Amino acid sequence: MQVKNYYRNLPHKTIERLSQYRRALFICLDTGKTHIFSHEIANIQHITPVQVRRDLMLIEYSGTLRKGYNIQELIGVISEIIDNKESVKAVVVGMGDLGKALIKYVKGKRHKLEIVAGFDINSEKVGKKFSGIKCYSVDDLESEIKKQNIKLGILTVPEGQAKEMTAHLVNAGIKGLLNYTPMPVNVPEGVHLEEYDMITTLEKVAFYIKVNEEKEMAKETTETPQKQKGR
Amino acid sequence: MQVKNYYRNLPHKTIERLSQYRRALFICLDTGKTHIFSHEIANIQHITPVQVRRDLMLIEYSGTLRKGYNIQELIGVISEIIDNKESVKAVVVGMGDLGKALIKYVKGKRHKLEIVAGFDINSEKVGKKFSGIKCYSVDDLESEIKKQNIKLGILTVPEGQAKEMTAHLVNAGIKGLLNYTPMPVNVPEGVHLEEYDMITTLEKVAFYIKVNEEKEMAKETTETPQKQKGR
DNA sequence: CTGCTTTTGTTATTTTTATAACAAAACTTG
DNA sequence: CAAGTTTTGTTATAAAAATAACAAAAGCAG
Repeated sequence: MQVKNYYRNLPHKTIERLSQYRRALFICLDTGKTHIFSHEIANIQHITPVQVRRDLMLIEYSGTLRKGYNIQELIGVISEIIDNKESVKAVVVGMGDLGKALIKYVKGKRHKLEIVAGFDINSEKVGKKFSGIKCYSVDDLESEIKKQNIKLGILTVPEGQAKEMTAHLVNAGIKGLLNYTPMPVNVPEGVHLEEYDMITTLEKVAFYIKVNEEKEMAKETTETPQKQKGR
Repeated sequence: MQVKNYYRNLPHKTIERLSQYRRALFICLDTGKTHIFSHEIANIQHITPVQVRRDLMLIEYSGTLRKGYNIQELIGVISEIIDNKESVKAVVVGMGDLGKALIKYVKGKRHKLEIVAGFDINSEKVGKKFSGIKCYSVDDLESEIKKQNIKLGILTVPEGQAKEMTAHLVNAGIKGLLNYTPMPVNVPEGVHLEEYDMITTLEKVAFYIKVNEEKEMAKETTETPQKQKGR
């Protein structure tokens, strides 16, 4: 047993949480802590301690009974699992506000993941650098990706251009695509696609605001039961 | 039975998909279509037709057997469920690239959700307008939120300021918070929090690029079995 | 050193989510 | 008008994910 690459079968949700745990651990490390308990990680991430322990069980990392988990060690174990061996090169397609924001976000963070180029259709942006990342013309998209062996594309163009740019990225042999536009796109098998539309999350928050308010109102009605409830 | 606000009990995932369906429907409507089949919606969203029909069953919307679903009607039904009665007012805290990107995203989209103000610590930004949205000083955060009855906060500040700004938003009585910073924050009960860290998604894509590549390599090894495999 | 507390690691159970299966309706084709 | 096709709506089943339950270890209090 104990296959070398067992992590392939980790639950998708666990993969997401491992990334989040790692970031929480980096934050704790900066405060000078060396060890951390499952309930501390859980509190940071708004989940239960059991969830944390279960995830760590899955990646076969053990803490000590009285001190908890060694932060530095755990960061190492998580990194071993979720990071790529060779740093993955990524490009941002669409150097608008969102593209620029993402470049700043990723820059200087400690993962095996680097944004190596940006692309834009606007000739005023082409040739300029944004946070140290050079912006190319979208005409050079396919050639640059092939030349630099870029694996990951981040799509931050206006939604009208999403499908066309996706086609270029796929043609160039991209292996993963992160779509931030509100336009769903299609990729062939073998390319990992994550759609992340900001509007959905925003609408979700608005929905639960509504639900919470209604529940609150219902509770007040129950506390002062003047009228018969329909049940 | 048939409680008026049955939608409170819809699965969380269904809520997310309804928002996505609606956006897909708007896109189709623009192309002049009037009706749509479950498998068409499914293809756009990369899910199964059954999933779509099940969601629509839950919201008790029926299509016709030969024409599918009436797009305009379905948009109406979904909107009735996920939209708030009165338009929800939102603010963006942190007018950096991400904050500006979000304002542009939301602007002009047809939901009952409007960004009414931005806030920043930088005095050069204060007083200016971004995509028509005025930027205030963070000193006025609490007073403006109370004055305008703002329910939703969008956090796009640098991570170092995330906790402090969250405290201000909560103090001011915000009901929902969307956190785009990489720093997890805490809110009291009754406030709906969505953490959305872009780095997690990015790392997830990178992880599955790795996994896919390894699977691809394993497949090739199997197809040309020159060496004995362990197991 | 005995009992109490805390925390881990793991198995068992429940809940949530997705998929499969299929009857019924409504149209098409021959 | 009978047989075949397509698509919906719904129930049944399976898969994934989260939670609960609890033994064991390791320290602490007396």
